[in-house]
Amino acid sequence: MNEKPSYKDTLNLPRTDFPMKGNLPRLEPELLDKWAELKISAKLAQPKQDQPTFILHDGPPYANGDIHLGHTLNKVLKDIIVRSKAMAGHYSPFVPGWDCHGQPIEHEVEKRLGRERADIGTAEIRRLCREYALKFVDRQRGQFKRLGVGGIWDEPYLTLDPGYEATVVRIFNQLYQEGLIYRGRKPIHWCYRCKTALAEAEIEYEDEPSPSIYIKFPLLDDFEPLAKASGNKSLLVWTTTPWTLPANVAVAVNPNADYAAVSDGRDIYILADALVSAVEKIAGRELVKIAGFKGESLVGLGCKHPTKEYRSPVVAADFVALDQGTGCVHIAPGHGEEDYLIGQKYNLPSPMPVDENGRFTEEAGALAGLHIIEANDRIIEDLKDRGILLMSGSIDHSYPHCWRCKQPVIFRATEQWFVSMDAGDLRQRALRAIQSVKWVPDWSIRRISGMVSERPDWCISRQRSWGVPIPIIFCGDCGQILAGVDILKHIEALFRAQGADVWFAREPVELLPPGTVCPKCSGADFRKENDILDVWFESGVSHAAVLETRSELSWPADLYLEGSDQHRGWFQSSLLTSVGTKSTAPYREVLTHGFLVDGEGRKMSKSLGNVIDPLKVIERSGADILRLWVCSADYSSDIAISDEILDRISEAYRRVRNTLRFLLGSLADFDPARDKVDYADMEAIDKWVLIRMDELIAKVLGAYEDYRLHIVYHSIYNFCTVDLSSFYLDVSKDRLYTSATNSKARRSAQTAIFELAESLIKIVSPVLVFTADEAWSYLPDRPADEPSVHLSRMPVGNNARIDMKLKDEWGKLLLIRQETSKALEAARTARLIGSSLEAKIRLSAPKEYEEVLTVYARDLAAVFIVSQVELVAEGTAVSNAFESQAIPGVVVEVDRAQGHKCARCWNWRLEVGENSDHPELCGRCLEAIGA
RNA sequence: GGGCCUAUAGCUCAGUCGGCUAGAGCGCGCCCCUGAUAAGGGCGAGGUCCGUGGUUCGAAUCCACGUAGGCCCA
Repeated sequence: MNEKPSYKDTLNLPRTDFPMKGNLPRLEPELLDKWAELKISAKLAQPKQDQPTFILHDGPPYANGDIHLGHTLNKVLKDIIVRSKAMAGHYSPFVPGWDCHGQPIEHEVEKRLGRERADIGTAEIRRLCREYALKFVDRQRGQFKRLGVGGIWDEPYLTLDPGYEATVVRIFNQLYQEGLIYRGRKPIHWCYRCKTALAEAEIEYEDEPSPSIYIKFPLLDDFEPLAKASGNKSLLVWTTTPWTLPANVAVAVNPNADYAAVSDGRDIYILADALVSAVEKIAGRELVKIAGFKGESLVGLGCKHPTKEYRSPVVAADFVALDQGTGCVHIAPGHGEEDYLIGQKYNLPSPMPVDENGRFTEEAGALAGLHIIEANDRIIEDLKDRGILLMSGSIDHSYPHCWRCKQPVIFRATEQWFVSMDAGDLRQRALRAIQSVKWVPDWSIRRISGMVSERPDWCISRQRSWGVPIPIIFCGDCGQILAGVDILKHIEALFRAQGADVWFAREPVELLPPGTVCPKCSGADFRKENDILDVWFESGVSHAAVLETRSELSWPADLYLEGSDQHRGWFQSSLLTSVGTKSTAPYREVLTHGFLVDGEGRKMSKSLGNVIDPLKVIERSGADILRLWVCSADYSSDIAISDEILDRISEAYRRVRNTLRFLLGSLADFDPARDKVDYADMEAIDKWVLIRMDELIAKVLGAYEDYRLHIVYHSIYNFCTVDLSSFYLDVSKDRLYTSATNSKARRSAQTAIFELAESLIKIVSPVLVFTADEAWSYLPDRPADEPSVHLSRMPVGNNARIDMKLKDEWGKLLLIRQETSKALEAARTARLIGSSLEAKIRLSAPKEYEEVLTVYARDLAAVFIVSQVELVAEGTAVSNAFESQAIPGVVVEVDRAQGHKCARCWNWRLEVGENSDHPELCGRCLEAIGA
């Protein structure tokens, strides 16, 4: 047994109840309860006088499923920014929202109903959809709150709220009166069995045999490269849907591809050069190339329609592929998405000779009444008879099928509603509005501008039930549209009072102001539009439905913040509805973040099996770990996450936590009111660390301001590791532990540490919301009005104390310290010393360093954490010394320290042994224990 | 196939106007300490700056073409 008297009890070792291990999964829910009790969100939602506002308008996630990492990334970024603004003095209320309508929910509800669907009316379907949406709103709300995201969660905005639905009608009305909304035709997926339109998600792709036919489209014009050639000249067109030929209006070629004219000895065919040999094989005859040219040169020529007296022009289309077929594509704008776009571009007619049952109409002439699938053979026979069929066969390819009846679906143009991009000059106005917005990162403006300048008219109608109806009433007699200002205002008021359900519950006449008659034919028999609005239209009016109506908020928003996919989605739909009604953008600034990828840079998908579930991470490690991860990455491009990355983040978290723990532990007996030392009286190294802290504060606050959050992370983390843990705190331990409790030297260190702790906790609190507030509660001397760090303000850097001379001196001391560390390490390897306190250093340095070393001669041993330092003149011969590579002229000789080890402070001192009562103590320790 | 974007150490990031031997922290290896202890400290090894070509006295940086990956569209 060791009976030696212990001096350990006379030391001031760190003491704190702030645990080393976070145990976040248990702690975080407790803090959430505490915040609820303190009503933190309510307090933050209470504006103070003259506070500048900062409105980050939340893009509504879809109310379906549990939150995933994408939600986590987005909402945590928003939360960090909102919190940093609040702590910088802004009034920054955050009103979260949800997108509640739409096909995915309706589809899900219908799937669950199965066969019962047919027996249930629209009202009931809508009731079930609402129930479903609200359930997931609630679920996701709980998950977002668990992530530590602050906001007015008790009163979120929902696109299914009557007030919101009324605003949708209001904006529709405004756009309608401006002449921006029109009715037109557009092909959509259509199931002729179920007689219904289908959304992309309702389509299943399966292999299906189709005819594969090659048809001659005879040239009607002279074509210069073939001027001398004799024989019938045609474009060779390939198609797998003969039944669409009656609707043909053009032939498309790829303008950039090479085309060839080939002869089979009698006729001349024009097709893509790259496909000649493939066609040769299929046709089983030799094709001799007689001319070559770019696809571009064909554009503008006319071809004869296969069956009608119609001149089908050759048009250019980049989408024409050269991997199969002929490179000449027959265009029927009523039967294909791409065909439709080409039709728009070239202003082509759009015949639609197929009815909702999949049968040809009178428009198809002799084919009228025939089903399109049955008609295929007839058409092929007819082409053969006309001598324009080169060959026909069959091909298996992936073809869309209806999810409900499993039968093939077709593209069929139907009446739809559109927002015109050009009628009211909307496109140009939007492009101008884009210019006045700040887009972050800067390439974002190129993306949105490119998309707005290229996009087709916005199709805003959907053939569904779960959404806001298109508020249009038709005259049942003459078909006149009744959409006057008063009528739409009346409908808006009805929606505001009763919700959009009223549309489905009432007869058309009951939706109109009393006494309304058709302005054209005075009829009083009405019919209502069955379509609903695109959900993008709904969420796109949130600036009007939320920013303009909520008392906490204001229009326009200071910031929209979403993933880069929203350049096509919400950024754009919001812009168009805002510019259409107000001629300006609904946001001052738009920030986009990248998408999640795994450690290899691949997207997260169930099939790749690389999906990480944020809820599991929270359960295992805590929300603060996820939040730190969000903060650590540069979100302007894709953001990687993997187990390794999360491990690194957890380690970084532990480092920050432990640094805070040491700071708090060092303040166990510190009462700032009583013990604080004036800055002017502080030890030089304490002044220095506060200067570093001021610099860190400036850097971090600037990074928050510029939304450069990864800079926040790296700066704070490096400060904890480099400045504090490995240097300042390591050096300060001696003073904190061994100096007399109330000595100036010790109180000086504590004064610095108190400020370090307070500032660090504050600047990290927008990120580590839980950990920071936990640490906050351990700080001594908290003012009563700041029971939570989240109600406090950011620290202000003190420029007055930035002393360049002191900074420069300590910069030099640190450089020298690196060299003494190397020398000590060499001595350690040579088994001369173990702990650095066992060493004495003899040091020489060039003039520019020697001056500083002389000024701080008294502090050098502490700074280098050795027992003795002797400065010697440069050039003094020392034996067996370390010569610095980094700073030529710096020479360090390491020896065993002189004297004996003090049992209390562990420094080696000559005087140890001189005091008979305490033969194991040094002079400083004798004084410290009052002996 | 088109538009926009990304690529620097095993990981996360710096790298200004083109200019020293491309940096930091983590991780890794070795060592020390045992008074921050499921902690703390030191030293060290890690780079085809995605590739190829070009401009230039000089390129991680500028240009072109590729490759890989991401978002959106087709």
